[in-house]
Amino acid sequence: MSSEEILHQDFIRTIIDEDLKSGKHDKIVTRFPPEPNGYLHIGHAKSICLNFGISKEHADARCHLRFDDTNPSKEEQEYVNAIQEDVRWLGFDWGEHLYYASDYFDRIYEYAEHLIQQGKAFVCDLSAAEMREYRGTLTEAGKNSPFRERSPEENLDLFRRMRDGEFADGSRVLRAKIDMSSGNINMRDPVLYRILRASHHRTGDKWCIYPMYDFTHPISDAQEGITHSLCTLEFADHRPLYDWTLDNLPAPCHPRQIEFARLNLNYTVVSKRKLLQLVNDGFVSGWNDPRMPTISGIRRRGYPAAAIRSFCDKIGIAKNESTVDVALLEHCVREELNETAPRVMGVLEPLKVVITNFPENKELELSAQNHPQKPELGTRPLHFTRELYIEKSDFMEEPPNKFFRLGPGREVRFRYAFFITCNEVIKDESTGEVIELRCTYDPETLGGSAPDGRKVKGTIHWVSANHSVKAEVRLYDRLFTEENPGADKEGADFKSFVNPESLTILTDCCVENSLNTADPGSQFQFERQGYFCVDQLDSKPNALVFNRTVTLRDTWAKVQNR
RNA sequence: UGGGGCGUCGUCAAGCGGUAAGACACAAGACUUUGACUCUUGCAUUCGUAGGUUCGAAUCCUGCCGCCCCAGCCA
Repeated sequence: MSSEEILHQDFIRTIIDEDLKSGKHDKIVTRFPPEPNGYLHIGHAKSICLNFGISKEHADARCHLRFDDTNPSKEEQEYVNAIQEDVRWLGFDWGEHLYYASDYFDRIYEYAEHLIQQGKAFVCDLSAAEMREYRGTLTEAGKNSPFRERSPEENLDLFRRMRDGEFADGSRVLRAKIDMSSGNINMRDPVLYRILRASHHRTGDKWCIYPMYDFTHPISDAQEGITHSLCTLEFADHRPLYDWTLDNLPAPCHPRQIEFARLNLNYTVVSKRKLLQLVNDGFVSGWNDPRMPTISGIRRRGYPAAAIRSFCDKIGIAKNESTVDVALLEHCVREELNETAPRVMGVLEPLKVVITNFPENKELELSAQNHPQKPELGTRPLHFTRELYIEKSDFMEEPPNKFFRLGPGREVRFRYAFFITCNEVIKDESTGEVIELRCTYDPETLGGSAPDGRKVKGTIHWVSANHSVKAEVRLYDRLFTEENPGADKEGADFKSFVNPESLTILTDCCVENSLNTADPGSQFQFERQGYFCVDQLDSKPNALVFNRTVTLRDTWAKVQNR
């Protein structure tokens, strides 16, 4: 939590501070402008934290949420709703400032006519293919369109008829008249309006022409009084057009566009197109599959919003192309959950233990702390009985050096209970698998320490056979086996790098009784194992489903792997 | 061969002419009724590279090298 208070300075905030200091602006206005054609992902979170974050750092500032809905053929109301939910969940609030680029369609249209009247835009009849030819290449200048010199009167007439639906889709466009020989292809008479007969989710069938992003965005920003228009690096080439547009229109103000590097994460893909493929091809269960880097997936996985904010703060804002290590994201998640998640015991792969010197019908109530570092979070009762379950991996018949857990003849501590000694190992006769341990407990060690001062190196978790409930636990691992799955190396498709072990479902788990009534979405630390949350969609009392959010750090596993 | 952007530790990232912050990762150790947490320590004589300017350069200048983006009537 204190990590969120440490605000990292970056080049954008420096510019903003200077603009405030010089008096260029006395109030900062930013905006987050998603296109409602997909779900938000961790990359968007970076932009959200930047834009909304800046607005929170200045008393008078605000940040608008604006849907960039200029292409009705790709956009849907479903996404509009999901995006709002995600931004809110991340902890941000746009107040009254919810806008749609489509709110400005009338104004944008007027501005287009203004450009035509100034002789700075023309209607072009070239087909898409012809226009591509005329555009030239990266190294060769383009050629002027044969329609470039139409009179303002003719252009105005044609443009109005475009609006009125007289022409077929794609038959004509409105173009800015800038410079076909520019080294910047965006300045080679870019298209401003296209004819597109598609129903818009907001404006319905009012329009059959729609403005392009490059024309819409600067106008929308200016309309809202945005001071700093922050976007990703690939839009740097569009800045001259952004500026040209506002310079040639009677716009109320001229926001400054500043570009920063988008977020890349190793072992994951962060591209709407690729995420959509994973969903459509059934590699995941949906946009909110807990393995997805979408905000909704992450939320369902159990990542706290505060951890995402902390992560965005830690990665910083710069112009370097960068790929952040997912380990940093996981660190932020553990850091947050360590503070907030109550501790509980759950056995993922149960091995039966019978305490031979403990009476059959006896139940001993013990007390366990909900958070060892936070006594104020209280305690909960635990029941010790003759039959218990421990983790299969906490027993080894032939323990290697430094293995602190249970083995034949060994004594360990059962957390919050007693010292237990393993006396007998029972195996399945046909498979040889260990199926039960016969142990004794030392009643003198109640609470976990021995009056005679003897020490025990290992402490393991356990659950009472008749004070636990069965649960399904979904173990998640990284979705890709390759560090950079999107790299297309040797022509391999990124989908061929999907980790076949990214999901392991365990159906035979036993968790403390108290979890039966836990709220969907609530988060716990299963001691010694990791952080888990109650699945929002699939979990029901007596049919519990937990998602493993992230494991605990495991130095023992590291030692073993050496 | 056009235009734009970028090169500081394994990964992010400060630094803005005065002698390389911090975080993650990694390593070693302490503590521990979670092999968790926490704590301590270590981890760039060097900033893509070659020159130049300067008492002094990651910071200024020049050349070179490398990487990313742009030829949608997508955003």
